[in-house]
Amino acid sequence: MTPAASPLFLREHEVRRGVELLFFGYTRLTRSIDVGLAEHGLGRAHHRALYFVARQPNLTISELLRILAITKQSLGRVLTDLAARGLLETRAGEVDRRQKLLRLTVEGAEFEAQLFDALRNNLAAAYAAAGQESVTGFWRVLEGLIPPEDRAMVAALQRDMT
Amino acid sequence: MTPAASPLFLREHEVRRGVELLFFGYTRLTRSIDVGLAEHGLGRAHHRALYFVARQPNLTISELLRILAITKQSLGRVLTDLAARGLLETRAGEVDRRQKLLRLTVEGAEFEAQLFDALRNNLAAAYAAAGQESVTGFWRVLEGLIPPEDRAMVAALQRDMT
DNA sequence: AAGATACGTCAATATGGCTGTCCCATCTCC
DNA sequence: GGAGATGGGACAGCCATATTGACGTATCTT
Repeated sequence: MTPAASPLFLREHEVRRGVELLFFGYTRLTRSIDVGLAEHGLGRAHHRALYFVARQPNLTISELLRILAITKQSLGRVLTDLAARGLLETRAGEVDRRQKLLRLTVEGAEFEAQLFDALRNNLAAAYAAAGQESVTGFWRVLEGLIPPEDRAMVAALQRDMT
Repeated sequence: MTPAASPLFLREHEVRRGVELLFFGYTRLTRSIDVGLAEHGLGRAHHRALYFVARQPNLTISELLRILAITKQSLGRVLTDLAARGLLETRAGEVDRRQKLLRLTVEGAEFEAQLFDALRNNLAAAYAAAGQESVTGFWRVLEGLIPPEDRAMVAALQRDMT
C-alpha cells in the first residue's frame, strides 16, 4: 500500500517536533535550579511544593495534592522536610479547622525567590528571543495540553496574579 | 481565551504563567502514555529511549546518552530491559566497530507507534485548538530554553524528518 | 449520634536516577 | 608496533521520589 501524503503524515513531523522541544525545554529548565536546591539538600519535589505554596499562600493540603497529582504520602515527606528546614509553616483553617493552610516562612519565601530567579532568567531570555506573539502561542498550546478537568485549577493559580 | 502576552515580558507573572503551563502541559502529556507502558511493564525512562531510537535509527549509545543527559549506568538498565523484551536490537558500527548502533525491532517500532498515537492525539488537539501561528510560537519559545550547546543535537533530530 | 471529610502515618515496594571503580575491545597516532 | 584515548559494559551501593493499602484522629455535616 502506498498512500499519498495525508494530513496525518504531515502532522507527524509537527507532533514529533513538539514532543522533543517540550522534553528538552522542560528538562533543561528544570535542571537550572538543581544547584540551588542541592545547597539546601533539597530536590525537585521540594521545589514544586515550595513553588505552588509561594504562588497561592494558604493553599490546603488537598488543593496541593490535586495540583501535583501525587499521593498524600509522597507529599507528606516533602512538606515535613520543608517544615523541618524552617521554610514552610502551617496553620489551621479558620473556616474548617481540619484543614491545614500552607504558607512559606520569610526564609522560605526568600529561598523560593532565589530559585525563581534562575527560572526567570531562562524563561525571560527565551521569551525575548522568540518575541511577544510567540509567547502567546506558547501559552495557548500548553493550555490545550491540560485536561479539561484540570483547567479551572490552573486558571485559579493565575486568577490573582499581581 | 488566553490574553496576549504583554510587551513587558520580563514581568514576573508572565514568567510564572510559563513555568506553570510548562509544568502542567509536560506532566499531563507524559502521563497519557503511562497506561500503554504499564501493559508492557515499562516506565517512562524506557519510553524516552524507545522514542529517540525510533526517531534516529542507528543512534549510538553515546549520542543517546547526550540526548537524555543521564548516566551510562541508568541508560544501561533501560536498554537491557528493552532488548530483553525484544523491542530493541544493536549491531556493531561499520565505521567504528566499538560503537553499538541502536535500532528498534519490528515489535519495538509497533509499540513505539502505539505510544506515539496517544501523544499525537493530545498534541494535535492542542495544536488545532491553538491555531498554526500559536504552534510556531510554541516551538520558538521552547527552542530558546535549550542551552546553546544542545541546539545542534536537537536540530539533528529534525534534520532528516521523512 | 452517625457518617463523611481532611489530614497524618505505618509498612512495604518500585522506579529511575546517582557515584565510583574497573574492565574489555577497538581506534588513532606517533 | 605500541601507547593512549575512546566506546561501551558491568559491579556495588546509595538516594530521591513515587506507589498501594490500611488504619487513626480530629472535625464538620446532617
